[in-house]
Amino acid sequence: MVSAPTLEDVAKRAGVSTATVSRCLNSPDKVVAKTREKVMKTVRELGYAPNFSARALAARRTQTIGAVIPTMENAIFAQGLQAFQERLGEDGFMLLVASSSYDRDIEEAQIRALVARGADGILLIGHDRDPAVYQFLRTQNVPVLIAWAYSPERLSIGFDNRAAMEALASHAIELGHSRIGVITAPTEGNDRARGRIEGIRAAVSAAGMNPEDLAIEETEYSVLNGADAFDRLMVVARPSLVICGNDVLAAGALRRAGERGLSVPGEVSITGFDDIELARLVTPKLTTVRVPHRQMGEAAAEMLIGMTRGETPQEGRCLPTWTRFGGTLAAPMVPRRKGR
Amino acid sequence: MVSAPTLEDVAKRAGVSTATVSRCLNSPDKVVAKTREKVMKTVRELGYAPNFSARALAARRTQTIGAVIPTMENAIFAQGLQAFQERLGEDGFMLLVASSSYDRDIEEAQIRALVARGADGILLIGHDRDPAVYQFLRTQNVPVLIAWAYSPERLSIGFDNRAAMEALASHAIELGHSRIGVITAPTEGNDRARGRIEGIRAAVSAAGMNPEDLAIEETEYSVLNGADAFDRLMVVARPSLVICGNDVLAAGALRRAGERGLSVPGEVSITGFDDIELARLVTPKLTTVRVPHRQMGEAAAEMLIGMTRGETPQEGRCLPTWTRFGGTLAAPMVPRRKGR
DNA sequence: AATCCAAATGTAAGCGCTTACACAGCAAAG
DNA sequence: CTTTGCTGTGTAAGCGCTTACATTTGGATT
Repeated sequence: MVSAPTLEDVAKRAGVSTATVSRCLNSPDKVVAKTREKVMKTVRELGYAPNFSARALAARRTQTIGAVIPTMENAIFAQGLQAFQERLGEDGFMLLVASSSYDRDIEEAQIRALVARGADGILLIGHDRDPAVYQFLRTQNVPVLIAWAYSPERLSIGFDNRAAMEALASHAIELGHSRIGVITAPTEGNDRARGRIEGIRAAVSAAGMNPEDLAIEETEYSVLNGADAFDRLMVVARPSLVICGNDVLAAGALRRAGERGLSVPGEVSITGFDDIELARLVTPKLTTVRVPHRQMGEAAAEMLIGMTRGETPQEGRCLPTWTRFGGTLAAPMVPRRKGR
Repeated sequence: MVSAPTLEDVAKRAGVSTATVSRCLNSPDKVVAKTREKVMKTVRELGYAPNFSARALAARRTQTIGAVIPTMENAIFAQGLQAFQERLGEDGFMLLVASSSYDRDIEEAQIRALVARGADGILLIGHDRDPAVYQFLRTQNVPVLIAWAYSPERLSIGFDNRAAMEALASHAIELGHSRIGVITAPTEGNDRARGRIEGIRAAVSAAGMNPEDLAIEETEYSVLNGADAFDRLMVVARPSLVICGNDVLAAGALRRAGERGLSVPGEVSITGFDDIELARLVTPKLTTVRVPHRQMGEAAAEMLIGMTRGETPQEGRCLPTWTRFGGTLAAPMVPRRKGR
């Protein structure tokens, strides 16, 4: 195999210096049109493609953005990440993905690996992590953007989990629910999950009820876990409304309710969060919170690209969310009457 | 910001040459224990982390594997890709992901981009693509592995889409179905989708029926498209069985059947393929084909890692699949007096 | 025509690492 | 006490590119 042509090969053949060829490729406006055309022609003839490792070493830029997400298997991340990646591609960046499996130590290791590889920027999910990690990132001087959760305290793009959930919960309470159960993803190290619970608490308090009366079940992300948590909730609290921290847990709860012969929303209302495709496929459709994942992914890519160019870290962005009404939420049955 | 320590810094501080430090890091057995310990201690003290770009340039190895998948949004790829990535990480490789949106030209561009970046190996989905691409990859001498579809003709790991679908279809035919409709993903450039259809045809022929009688609707991957295709199918063919090329299309068909007041599996049976989480969440659960995604992802990673080490491209692997019975498939109703 | 000054191009010094090759040190063999 | 043959280390030449700085070029100005 003949090894790939190098910059020098192009330079020799075109009768210019390597610097000129490099300039043609990187800042064409610094080269006069005639020369540029001659060079580009040679580039084409030779089928020259720059060696990114060499370019990265010399320019101290890898044209690579890293992202550490909990897992690609979670549909919540897939859509946003896809949009993120597409947008990066438009500007010639590639995406290096790593996953943490929701484990802080693994996440930290992955972040370090990404930095070692010279990622020009890093996308992280949520704010909750060891301050030392932020410190490390700062001393390494690598741009970081937090996504999937907005917070005014740190450059981030996402939505207000707390407010979104509060809106949903308030609405449900107005319908008359007072015995409320909650199924949430593990809250430790997950500010998004915590924010959602805070939103519920706020809504409950605002309605003059006691947040301490909420029955809360914490369990890991999976349909089966959602179903089992639903069972436990029905035993300990018999809520008329089960608010779930995400659609997958809600789908599990909904399924288990059906298996137990409980009509939804007749005997028990169930709500989700995220509005993934699944939400519209279960019967009845889930009442959930719609989140602009694609928009977030794209905006995140744009911000990060800007940051790699040294643009001043602009303000973060808090994207709007909406409650999306399916058929799993209704007013609670009135005990003595034949509610409908 | 103090710039990161280099190999030379470590060498000076430890009183050895850069070559020795490099050897400590890359092939510790070539360095005597005493020296090695001294060096590693210094590495720790300085918090030294190698610069991957420089390493890649000098060693002509990036420790990076690239993958081009149609889209991360499709749950079918998410799980396998996650497993792939995890396994790569165990061996110090990172994953560069690109997506093609099911477009051949985009895919080709992404493959070239991955090669330009010096990916040590590349994972591709399915076999269907311009021979020139394979030619290019061969001349570039970069290891390639095809996944999600096994074929004896090219190094690949996956399953036998044709056989799996044939098994499912045969079973359905044995139940008594003879008016069969098919909803498939676009077959052009997608050997997996074509293989599945071939499987159905084979089963139909084997039962003494005419494959030409199959009503086939081709549509892009989405719930809504599945639903609409279902409508068209019911108008043109009124099948008693609708075989769908994947679970998402099946979920759409199932939902539309419900909306049209058609009982499943009473009036019409529906089957899927892939057995994604969704399959167990719709009501009734989907009868579908179970595929070992995680296992495939892991095995793919192992094969590719071996190939980057120059190991001879072993044989590919065809993983087993199983039909998974849900409640959407049953014997057809015995025709009543009147239809409509 | 002589002078000046941008703009265009060339020169060459790295970027941080790997690795072929040279060399030193030392035990066993002669 | 040499020689031989290892093994462990050091030397230094790249890997292919970018870019600061030097040099040339060619108009515009005088």
